[in-house]
This record gives sequence, structure tokens and C-alpha cells, in this order.
Amino acid sequence: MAKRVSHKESLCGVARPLDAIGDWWSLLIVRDAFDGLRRFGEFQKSLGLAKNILSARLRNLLAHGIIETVPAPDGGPYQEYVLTEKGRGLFPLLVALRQWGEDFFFEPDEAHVLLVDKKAGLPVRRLELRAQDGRIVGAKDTFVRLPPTSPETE
Amino acid sequence: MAKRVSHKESLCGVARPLDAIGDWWSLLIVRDAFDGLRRFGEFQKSLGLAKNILSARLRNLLAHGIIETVPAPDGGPYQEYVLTEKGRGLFPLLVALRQWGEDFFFEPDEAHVLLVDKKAGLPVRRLELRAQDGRIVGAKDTFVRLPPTSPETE
DNA sequence: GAGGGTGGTTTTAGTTTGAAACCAACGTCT
DNA sequence: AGACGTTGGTTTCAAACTAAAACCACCCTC
Repeated sequence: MAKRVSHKESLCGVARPLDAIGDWWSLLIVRDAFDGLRRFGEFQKSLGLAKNILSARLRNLLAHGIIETVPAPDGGPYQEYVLTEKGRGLFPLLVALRQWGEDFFFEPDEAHVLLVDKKAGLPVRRLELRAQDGRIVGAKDTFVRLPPTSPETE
Repeated sequence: MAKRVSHKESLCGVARPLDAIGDWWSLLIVRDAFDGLRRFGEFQKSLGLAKNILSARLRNLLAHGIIETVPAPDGGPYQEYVLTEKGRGLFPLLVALRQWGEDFFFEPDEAHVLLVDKKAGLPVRRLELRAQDGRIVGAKDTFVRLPPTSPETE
């Protein structure tokens, strides 16, 4: 992992995360972790990927502090993989990915799973991006700006 | 592209999008497109990637209907690449990625670009996921559920 | 103490990536 | 007209990465 970070040492706020989870499997592992999976074998069975790849991905996610190992689940000799706070911070991204997928990758009549609010038992709303005053804003309503002093590249 | 879609023909709502944009560069291209870049050379200069790779990525994004080519910008003999509606639908995902990056990939004092609401000139709020009744919900407050009838795998 | 489940690592082949070179079309200067 | 630069790619080829399968080690049970 740790792909070419060559031409720009200080990656922008979009590129840095991609260096950590920018491959096909990592996000699926994180999603499964959100779904409660914890064990190597559970991930492997759920995702159907080769064990060496899963091993490498888990190592990478560990190295990035997205998951961590907890030594013993309930006495068993094995470790489990659980999301860190950083990993749990990926929830909105997963929701965004899921909603985009639902919008554009399914036939109108094609059934797909729904993200449901536990308390009400109803599907959640769409992700909302709001301005400080509460207006919902889209891409056209925003731009990126460097803060006062910044050698940042974006 | 079109990686292993072998062991499951009908990918879930998270995996399908990853098949379209689940590589390091594609999302960065889309972000640059949101920033107004349109020309091959602009993307290449901005991202610093090899031209063959850019060519392949653009082809892939075209094939997935995320960008499209428009024949002439203003008479020039070249084409430009612009986001389709599907591509513009990636905006929340990019915001989620950016916010996660800001949260966990920058030192507290490290400067980074901000996403600013044009109208007010202030940074936008965090992405919000709300239940139907307006409560903001997080990962712990939700679960995924299959709709009534569904052979979907997730 | 043989067999089976879990959690990996190693081996090896196939695929992808990417830098550099090449190429073609067009504009432009002289 | 013809040399030359710019744009937008494609081709070549070596290096890196991916992944299937085999292997291994540990523990448990019978």
C-alpha cells in the first residue's frame, strides 16, 4: 500500500484519505465492521477475497488507525478487529457511497437494502450539507478556499 | 478496470459504486471536475499523473457515465470532459471524504482548505444524516434492512 | 494423536500501473 | 510553405501490485 505519494508530499484533504482507504476492498471491510463483523474468518467469508489480501488490507487499516485489534473476544485465543474512532468516522462516507449507489446503480424496480433508523424503523433521509444558517447547499453553492495562511496545495 | 466481480454477480449498494470509482485517481479527477477543470491537459497538470493513466481513467469514467465529453468548448478542435448528473451526484461523497480527511489526517494546527458556502462566505457545516423526523442519526442508530422481497446480497 | 477449524504467511503467476517515448492533428510564426 | 510548439493522446516495457492456491502453526475435540 502507500501508493505514489511522490509528486506532492503534502496531499490535499481529499487525497490523503484516499491513500488510506482508496482501494476496492478496504471500504468493504469497514462496512462489514460497521455491520458487526469482527473476525478474520467472518470478513473473509463475507467478502470472498483471498486470505492474503484480507491480511494485507487489515494490516493497512491497522497501520492507518482505522481499525484496531482487541486481544480476546471472550477467552478465545484469537484477536478481533474493531473500528477505532477514526474508522467510525467513515460512516458518513459509507452512507454517501451507498446513497449514490442507490441513485445510479440500481434499476428503478431493483430491490436493494435500506439504511434504517433504529428508533423509528424508517429509512433515513438523504445526507444533507448545510450552510451555517441551515440552508441546504449543493456543489454549485460552494467552493474551496484556503484559510488565511497556507502553503497547502489544492 | 472492472475488477473482480466474480464471486457475486449482483454487488451490493456499496460495492457497485466502488467498481466505478474505487481507485485512487478517479475521485481526484471528479473533484477536479467539480473545481471546474475540463481539459485533458488541465487534469494532467493538476494531478501529475501519467497521461496513459489519465486516459484510462477518463475512459472508465466515461464508460460509467460519470463524465461525458462535450465536442467543442468555444471552437477549439478538442473535446472537454464535464460531469454528468451521475457525476455531480458524487458531491456528498467528496464532502464526506474531505471532512473525514480534515478530521483525522491533519494536525490540529495544520492549515487546509475549507469548503465554503458561496452565499454566506462561511464554511459549511458537517454532513448530517437525519431520520425522517429530523433527528440526526449516527452509525449506532441505524442498521441495514432488506426490503420486503429481495434476493439482494448485503 | 488424528482430524478439523481458525488465522494467517509464502509462493507464484497474472494483472495493473506508470514513466517515457512516440505520434498525429492543429495553430503560429517567419 | 515550412519549422516549431501545444494539445491530446497511444504504445512500449519494466516494476509494482493482486490474488489463487498451497502451506503452516496453533488450538481444540474426540
